[in-house]
Amino acid sequence: MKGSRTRQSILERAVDLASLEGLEGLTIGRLAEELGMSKSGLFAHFGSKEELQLATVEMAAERYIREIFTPALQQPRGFPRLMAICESWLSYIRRGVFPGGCFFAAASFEFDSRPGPVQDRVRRLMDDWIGALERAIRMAKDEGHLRPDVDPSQLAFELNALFFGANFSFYLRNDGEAITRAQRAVESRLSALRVA
Amino acid sequence: MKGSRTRQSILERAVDLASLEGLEGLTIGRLAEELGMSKSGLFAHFGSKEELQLATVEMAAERYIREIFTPALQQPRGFPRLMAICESWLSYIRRGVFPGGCFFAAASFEFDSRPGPVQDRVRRLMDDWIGALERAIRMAKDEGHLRPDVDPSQLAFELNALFFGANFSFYLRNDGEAITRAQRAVESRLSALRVA
DNA sequence: ACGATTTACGAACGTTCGTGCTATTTTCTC
DNA sequence: GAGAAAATAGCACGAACGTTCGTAAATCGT
Repeated sequence: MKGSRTRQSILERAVDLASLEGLEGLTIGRLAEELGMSKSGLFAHFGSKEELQLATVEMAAERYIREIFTPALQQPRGFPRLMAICESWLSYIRRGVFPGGCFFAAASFEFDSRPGPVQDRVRRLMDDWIGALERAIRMAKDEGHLRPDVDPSQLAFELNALFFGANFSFYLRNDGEAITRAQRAVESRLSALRVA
Repeated sequence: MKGSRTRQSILERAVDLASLEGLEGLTIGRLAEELGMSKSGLFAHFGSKEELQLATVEMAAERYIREIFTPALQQPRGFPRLMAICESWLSYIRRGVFPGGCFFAAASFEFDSRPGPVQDRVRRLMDDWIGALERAIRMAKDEGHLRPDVDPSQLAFELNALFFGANFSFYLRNDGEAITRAQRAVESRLSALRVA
């Protein structure tokens, strides 16, 4: 089917546009224009703006996983994999995987007070992400790489906060050192909890 | 003048609305309706939507300073004041000073890819905020409360990241423990750098 | 209390939004 | 290559957007 190919390329562009303008600022007319197709032709692929937003979130999640998790899973479980996730995350910001900064950081703040299916989906994905981070931490504990008194939820919270903080300083404040700073913080935090 | 009183109450409401819907989602018609006044009457106070946004940001900054800095300045400079700022920040989230979560966290992520006067103003205010945090840290160093090898920019980055992380977990993920977690992280980080 | 000035309103503008329809073109199937 | 099915375009809609303008009403200084 050609339709699904078109759909893919629409969503590819939609993800980039939404990372710049927000999921609510993502507009069907603007998107159609950028792709050189008609509003109604594009619209027919989704049936509603909300469906377009949901599909865009899904596509962004794929990219997120591909860029951050897939490479990190090459590393052996435990400390190396946990560290690889952190490095993937920061390099994902540095590389500008989404042109407007982390799609999910932006979506989280945009939709934290907008109940509905999109919020539900974003929340669910963020829960999954934090959950994955916790799991990686727990594995590192199980392997004996991290001290047994490490609280996975607590550490996952702190690491995620550093990532979002790096995104903020890098994109809004144009602070080129932000990523270095985050890296330093992650390393010192993790090495303090590490078992020699 | 009555106009300035009206203007104030418009902006008071605008801040709340913008914290829920975003500065771009803040709409003149909606705002006018909520205040029981006409679109054109409201519009006349600002002359353009951008001016309304800028005035809203200014009003939010006043509230931010009033809720976070003013109380903390009661504390003696050094470690106590630094700690008070951190506690103010977290209580400011818990108390729901802005109904949709921290206005500036939201505005930062919304405008990090939207060049223009609003972005400039938000960036400037965030620079001021981080700067004030750095200054409080530097004071604590000068007072001999923090170890002399503490890097103020680095620590300010980390503290701010924890605040934003708390906002994220609290508002999007409905994680009631988020603030406790952030508090724990702040305390353990600061006490590690403290001079006994 | 009156005249000057500020403040607010109502109606309308041109655009853009999301969303339906109906055709027409393109693609797939046999 | 003909016929079925899918994909796209064209057009129109009602609503909401930011903005303008002329006018009425409220408020002000004296």
